[in-house]
Amino acid sequence: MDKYDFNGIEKKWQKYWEENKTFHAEIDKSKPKFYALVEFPYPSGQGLHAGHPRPYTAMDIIARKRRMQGYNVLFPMGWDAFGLPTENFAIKNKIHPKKVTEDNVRKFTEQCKSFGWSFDWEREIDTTDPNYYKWTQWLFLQFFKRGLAYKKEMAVNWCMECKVVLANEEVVNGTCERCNGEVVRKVKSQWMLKITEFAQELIDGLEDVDYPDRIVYSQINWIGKSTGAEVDFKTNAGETLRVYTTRPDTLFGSTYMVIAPEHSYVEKWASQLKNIDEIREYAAKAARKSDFERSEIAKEKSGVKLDGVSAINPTTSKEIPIFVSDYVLTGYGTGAIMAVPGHDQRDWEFAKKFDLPIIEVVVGHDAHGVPSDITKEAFVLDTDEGTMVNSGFLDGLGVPEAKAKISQWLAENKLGEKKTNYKLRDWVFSRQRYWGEPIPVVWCDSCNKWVAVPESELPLMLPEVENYMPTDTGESPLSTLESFINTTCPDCGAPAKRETDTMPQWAGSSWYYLRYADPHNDKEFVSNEALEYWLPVDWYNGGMEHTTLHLLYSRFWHKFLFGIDKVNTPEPYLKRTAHGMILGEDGEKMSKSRGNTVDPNILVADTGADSVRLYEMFIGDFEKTATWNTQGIKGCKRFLDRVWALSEMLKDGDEYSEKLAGSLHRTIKKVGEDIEELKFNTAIAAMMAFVNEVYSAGEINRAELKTLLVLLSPFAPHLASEMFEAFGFGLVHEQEWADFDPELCTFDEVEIVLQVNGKIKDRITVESGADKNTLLAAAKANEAISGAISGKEIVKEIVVTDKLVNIVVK
RNA sequence: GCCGCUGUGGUGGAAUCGGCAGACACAAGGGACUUAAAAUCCCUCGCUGGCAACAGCGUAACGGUUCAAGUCCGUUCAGCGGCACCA
Repeated sequence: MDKYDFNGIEKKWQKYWEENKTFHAEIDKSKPKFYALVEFPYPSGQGLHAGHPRPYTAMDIIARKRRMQGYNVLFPMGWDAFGLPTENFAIKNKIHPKKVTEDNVRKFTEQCKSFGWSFDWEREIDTTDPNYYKWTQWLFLQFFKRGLAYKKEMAVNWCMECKVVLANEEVVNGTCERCNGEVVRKVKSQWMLKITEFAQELIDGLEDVDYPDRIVYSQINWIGKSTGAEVDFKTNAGETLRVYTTRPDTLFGSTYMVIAPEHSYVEKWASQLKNIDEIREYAAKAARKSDFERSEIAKEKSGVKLDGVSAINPTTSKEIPIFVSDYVLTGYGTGAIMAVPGHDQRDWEFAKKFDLPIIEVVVGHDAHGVPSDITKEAFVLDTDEGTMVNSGFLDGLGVPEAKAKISQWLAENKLGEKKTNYKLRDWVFSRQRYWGEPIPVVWCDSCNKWVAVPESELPLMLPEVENYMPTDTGESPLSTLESFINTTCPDCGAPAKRETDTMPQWAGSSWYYLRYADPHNDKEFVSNEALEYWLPVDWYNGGMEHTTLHLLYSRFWHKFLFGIDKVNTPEPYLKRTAHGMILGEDGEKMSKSRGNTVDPNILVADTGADSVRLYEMFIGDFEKTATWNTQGIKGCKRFLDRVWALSEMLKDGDEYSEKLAGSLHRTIKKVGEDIEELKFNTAIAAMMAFVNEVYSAGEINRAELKTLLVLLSPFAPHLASEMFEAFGFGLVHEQEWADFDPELCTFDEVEIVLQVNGKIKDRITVESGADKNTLLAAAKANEAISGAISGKEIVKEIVVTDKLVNIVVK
């Protein structure tokens, strides 16, 4: 059999597409638009790895199909090029990060083009390009001007290895997400973005978009909304101590209180505390620990009782002790809790250890019907079913009623109020590194405040420096560059100093989908016209690892921009899907150190881009993790060779032949539907099955081949384009997507399973759509059936049209 | 610990609403072609027994619902991902 010259064909068509700008999109109001987006890559020195082609090919298939369905498709690509690896590589090899980025981008571009993805290269963007980061800076200033970017002294996560501040989201098990280096706590002044202001909107918006449940859950969990109340407890030190609780109904059961070791009252009360030294020592110990260590040793509760200050439970008027303990966090709620050991497992453990009273105030049973027993463990409600006891005026009420009544009582007595809390923290937005967008603000001593760099002076260029090594003091490399730092105040003209921190890598990727709509605009970050036509993104596919952070951050920016009328939709992405990771052949995550990485470009050189594209889609369920197997590509290559060789059995014909029409219509239906559901693997299987059928038939006509090539073209565009042209059908990307007739998808004859008592006895072939009586009669006429039921009593007869007959006998 | 997901041949994986388990591939075995090999084409391919027709078993384990369960329900086990003292 003739094999096709994939090398020549692929180069030919890539050149054609590039020269003709085939996939370049312009606003065209006569056509419906479709904006397909993939996560733009970080151009690392290693080039593309086996994981990249999976999502890109998937969206390419969808984009190509949409074009054939008459949509004006925007399918852009760019580079998320700021970031630590480039900077570290630059330091190690003494090459400027700009040069490193340029080299890497060149390599990535070339590799992307060799896969034949139908990106609009006219819209390529690069987050490190001043023409791009000008607008990232401009966007930061919009936050700043509205008080949503602010500077704050805070304990931050400091990576000892990278010498950089990390967002909470970037700390994994107490180590740096990127380098696995140790992370410690350090107090620094940091730029923050007020994402918390949008917490509720970020939850509500999820109802208007089409995201898979697992992504919705992860967003909601990350935001972590809870409702409850804040309650004031009087203390004998004078101050009232305010706590946050989700269970105000259990107030009668609160037998002690706990404040975080960092709580400001510790020092406020210092003179009244007889054991202040012991408390300070405990607090110092807690502060030294990273969050990770703190939770590591937290299996055993620890704490110190305040000797000299106590509180009064407002419901029982009983005096209760106050403790410091690191199981109470300073950053959540008020940094103080009322402990209800009967109904909170952490409080219960603490009470056991310090021998504190445990009072039962709710009785009920758990989801399995086991009655509550607070001598064994705290009774925490997993349903709303519980009855109040030992709770004065709440006795006998159900929990929801008790919550309402106590809230009212607290309000009437001015002891507290309802309160909603979120786990979400504001976003730490500064990094003490070189390779990022400079934050465009200056500190003016005479104004005594941070002043925005005027928008007319943007971009604030990242200066060329000799040495971009991070400093051990935790200051940015820019901090040593006098010519950069020293400036004048835009407000008053007095000498002022520039901010030397840069933005995190998330900044550029938080709005890139907007820039793609209008990438060369030097007046605005995006024009209204482009926004109105292209936005929102219709379908955004990316990795599961970006479904909390990147997705949340970019939704936050978008909601902010919507609020100030800079974008026209409340959500940026209508539909989001996530692909599974590709593991190495050993079933482990691909990594250089394991030596199990796969270079897709070598495979492209060996078997052609179309084969690799096909294999990446055939490997398994797109949304699940898949294990790489280089052997598997062979099957896909073989299939394409078989398609190529169909020319040897080609016959004339303008209409589908009787022999193949049915299965071709079914294949059209299956491939079309499967693409929409991301079931690329079964779509390919369907095309393989059709080709196998053609081989059995020994012939295919021109009309049939043409349709097959249309179906195959999004998957293997080079081969399909070449054959399409060779047989005089024209340009496949200008073809309309194939239609099917639902009536022709059905079979004339179907095989019916004959069962007795659910056991298969025989199979018969009957006309499709035969009615139940006919089927039953045919079944009873069957020898195997009549033999099995003779002399027995028929209890039940089940007939499923086109499927089976089951006769139940006794 | 909590939340989410997954468990099917030697392997990757298929299987709308519960209705023939194993589509489509890889690997393996056999045959044709060839001086030979590769490639290609054709056949076999869940397990057990049988020359065979065929019979029995089989979707992590156990139990349940049903005429019928990979699919629904319960319990358990294993693996993966996320969160992890959030009051």
